[in-house]
Amino acid sequence: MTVDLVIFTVRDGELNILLIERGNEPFRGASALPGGYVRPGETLDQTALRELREETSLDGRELHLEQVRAYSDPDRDPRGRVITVAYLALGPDLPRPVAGTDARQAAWTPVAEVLEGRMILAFDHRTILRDALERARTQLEHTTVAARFCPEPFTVGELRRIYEVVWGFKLDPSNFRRKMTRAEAFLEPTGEQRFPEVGRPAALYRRGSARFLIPPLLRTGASRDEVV
Amino acid sequence: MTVDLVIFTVRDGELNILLIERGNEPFRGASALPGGYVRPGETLDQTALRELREETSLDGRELHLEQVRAYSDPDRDPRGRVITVAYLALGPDLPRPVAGTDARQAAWTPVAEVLEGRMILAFDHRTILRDALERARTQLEHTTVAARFCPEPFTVGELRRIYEVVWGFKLDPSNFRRKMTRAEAFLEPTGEQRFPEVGRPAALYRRGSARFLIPPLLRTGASRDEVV
DNA sequence: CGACTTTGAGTCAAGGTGACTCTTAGCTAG
DNA sequence: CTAGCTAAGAGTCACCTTGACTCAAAGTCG
Repeated sequence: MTVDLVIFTVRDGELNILLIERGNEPFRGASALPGGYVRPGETLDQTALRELREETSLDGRELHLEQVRAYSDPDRDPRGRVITVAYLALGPDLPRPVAGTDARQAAWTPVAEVLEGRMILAFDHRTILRDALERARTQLEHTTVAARFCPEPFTVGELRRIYEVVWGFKLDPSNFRRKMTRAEAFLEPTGEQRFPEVGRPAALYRRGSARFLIPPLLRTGASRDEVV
Repeated sequence: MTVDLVIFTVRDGELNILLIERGNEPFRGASALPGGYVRPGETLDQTALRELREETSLDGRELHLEQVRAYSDPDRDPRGRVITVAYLALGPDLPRPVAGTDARQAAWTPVAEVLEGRMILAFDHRTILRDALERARTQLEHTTVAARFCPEPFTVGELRRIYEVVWGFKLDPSNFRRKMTRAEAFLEPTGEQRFPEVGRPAALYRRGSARFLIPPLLRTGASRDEVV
């Protein structure tokens, strides 16, 4: 029984995932999701938090952690019967990943590189990644987790870029602003401004208390092909 | 490692769940979700299908089966460490449940009775039931699974009653019809009619090919307190 | 100063929704 | 036969959200 982590962050305008290089067989040398065995007396949430801390030196308070689902194909691990529960983690541009204890190299990797097939993942981790990404995209529609990607304080434009990167298509800046600022308790204005290198200064916001985005911001599919 | 099933159906205008009476300690005599251990070489889905067949003599082709999540509190089972994965099953008014092999009595129970506290469930099954119900309610918003509750062919009114019973409040019949009949590939007219004991005859439909309801039918919260 | 970029306000038409009325088509009681 | 009941199903209307769009504001850079 293991827990695998799909840790997303946005770096350089791209969606990135934390992958480790496997030091042992099977799939030695291939990339894989960070994860590990559930210890006796540990809940799965605790396992996920512990693995997260070991891989990124972050405690879970700063980011969103959520169970995705269990994967149980008897042949998914050639060593034997291993059922794994996948967790989705979202966070702001995270500090450099820490090398794991068992000589594993951890690195941020653009999700596009993985899904376009230019990189092979161990086990069924490619399927897990796909499911977790879909979950993240749906979460952005109905909840306020997108703000968990943004280091506080943040601008509406930064928040919009999160949506664009995770969803994979561009959004109208004006309509997005209208939607977000009208949503109850999503954005809490600080009153401050940020002066970027280029463009008009932007108002700064903090995360509000709302956990759900009502009404939701649905991907209509109309502009879904406009890839960023 | 076990799988527990939350099997919902609609009987007599109420949402019902299949519960078994435990024949062994712990919680002997109390009600519990049907479920059982995962066998070697079995996926969780296969375990869920097998348990379903054992409890209801139904194969999974006729109903919707879906993983909810894993429950892993080390103290959730006094006998020791048991992690369980909950599955949600939705189906039309099912045949009488079959008594389990190990002298367990299976019975349909109104969900309201359980959630109002008039009945105690073993282990953390009350929590699992709550989570599964919330999942079912959300599924009704975005997918076409509600039709899985209805024996074919069915009327729009029957489909609406499913929504009302699962959501717990009344819907406007006219608006509901408009919404459902406009949704692409949700309802497939058979051309036939049903002549009820009272009221105007209703057109009959079959389940269409669509799996998602676009746009979704969201619980707005406006009329959410109108309990049926 | 003018070109450029991004923020942020505002406009407008199209479509969806909730509340509502009204007709249709069966039944049953008188 | 008719009045009254129930539920199906069509239609109306006001309101709101949304997508597409224009335009002004406020900074930087050449």
